[in-house]
Amino acid sequence: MRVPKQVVEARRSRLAELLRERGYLPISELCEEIGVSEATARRDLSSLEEEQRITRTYGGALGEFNSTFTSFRERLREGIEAKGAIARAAVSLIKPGMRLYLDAGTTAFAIAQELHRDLPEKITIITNNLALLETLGSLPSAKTILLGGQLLERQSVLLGNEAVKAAATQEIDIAFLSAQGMTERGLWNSQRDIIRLQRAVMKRARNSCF
Amino acid sequence: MRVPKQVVEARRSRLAELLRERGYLPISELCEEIGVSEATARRDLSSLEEEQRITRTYGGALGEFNSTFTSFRERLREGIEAKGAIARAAVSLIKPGMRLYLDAGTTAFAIAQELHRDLPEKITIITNNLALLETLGSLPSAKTILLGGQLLERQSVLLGNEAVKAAATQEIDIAFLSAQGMTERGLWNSQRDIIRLQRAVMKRARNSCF
DNA sequence: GAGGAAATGATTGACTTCGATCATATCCGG
DNA sequence: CCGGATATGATCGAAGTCAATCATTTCCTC
Repeated sequence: MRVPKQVVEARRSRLAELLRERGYLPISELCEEIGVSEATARRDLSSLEEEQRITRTYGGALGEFNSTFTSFRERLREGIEAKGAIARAAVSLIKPGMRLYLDAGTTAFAIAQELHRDLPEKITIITNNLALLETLGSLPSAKTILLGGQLLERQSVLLGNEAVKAAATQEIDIAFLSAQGMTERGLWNSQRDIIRLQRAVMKRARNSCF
Repeated sequence: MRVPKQVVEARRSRLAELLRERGYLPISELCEEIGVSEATARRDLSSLEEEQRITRTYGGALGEFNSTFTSFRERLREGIEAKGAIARAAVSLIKPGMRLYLDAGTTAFAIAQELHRDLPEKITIITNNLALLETLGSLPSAKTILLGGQLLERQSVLLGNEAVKAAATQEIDIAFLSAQGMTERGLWNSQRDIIRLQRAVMKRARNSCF
């Protein structure tokens, strides 16, 4: 019952897509969906996991829908304590009605989480960081504005001319920027774009914190 | 060893937050993380699931990080066939190097998926639809630009003045707009914003399709 | 077209998860 | 402060998952 290579690849792609769409699926549903035995479904999942296209769990698998954010999350978990302290200090500066800017560093993420914990009071948050949306989107008393821009592959960050232009039209009370964010692997040209955006933000901000 | 009600609630909230942060966790890690027996962890998960704050899986649980998109995904799955046909027709109009705009409807999602399947050739995609990013972000030969704007609560769509302004500066070869998108529950004011944005997009687009 | 390589499904046994039940300890309302 | 309510952990059997192995069928390369 061997089957052409092309068929195998097609089936695995379909599997990956199914998982991207539905987030999570148990193995029983997977093999029913693609019409193979459990053994083959398992083999497909192993293969896809090796290619980093999905994440396996006990009893099923997760689509790569969060893998865009996963590396970010993993970096985030390092040094939570220090970041948490900074975040608490930052949040204490915020007064009701303020408009604040958060950039793409992990510290910004910590601030967002701190906001989520503390009672947020009618504030407006401006950011170019897609990873923050999950957290900020569930804040009822906050208005979230996203800058436009080009999506950086595998980074969930927006940059480029559009971002700079969008920043130039915003009123910002206080901006939280990270001094060395994203340098570990960031290409040089994207690095330059970060600096351009930060300059634009600072021009519009009454206060800037690093 | 009964424990105060407040402690139980705090523990469960912490659990939910852990899951939001990490996406997925197996039960063994969960009960280690919060320091309870497996039985209690299970009970907590059941409770949280009943309150719709998490999703259970065999062997663990998923945070609600994807629930923002879930309702969208579920709507999407209805009528896939019709949408798929439209999407295929739309994709056939696309030529290499084109700049196209996708708006916030489910049809746009179908087009994005079709693009993901077909070989996409050096195109630029402009959108205000966050739900598309998961799909488009993994396209290697496409450049994705996101309009800025205010995040609509629980909609993963960007609207408002910023979006209109950002649209006005874009070059667009072909725009795919949905005629009646988001009317089922959409508030009237947000509806007006959609029309404003669509007008701005059409002004910049050489061709528009509904 | 022939032979090796590869994919599939079935089976096996070890391991894990799950829900139910039970005894116990602790809380909370009266 | 007392008694019922409730949260907890332990245990147990049923069910599910998993990796490994094996025979079989089909592909694909030479």
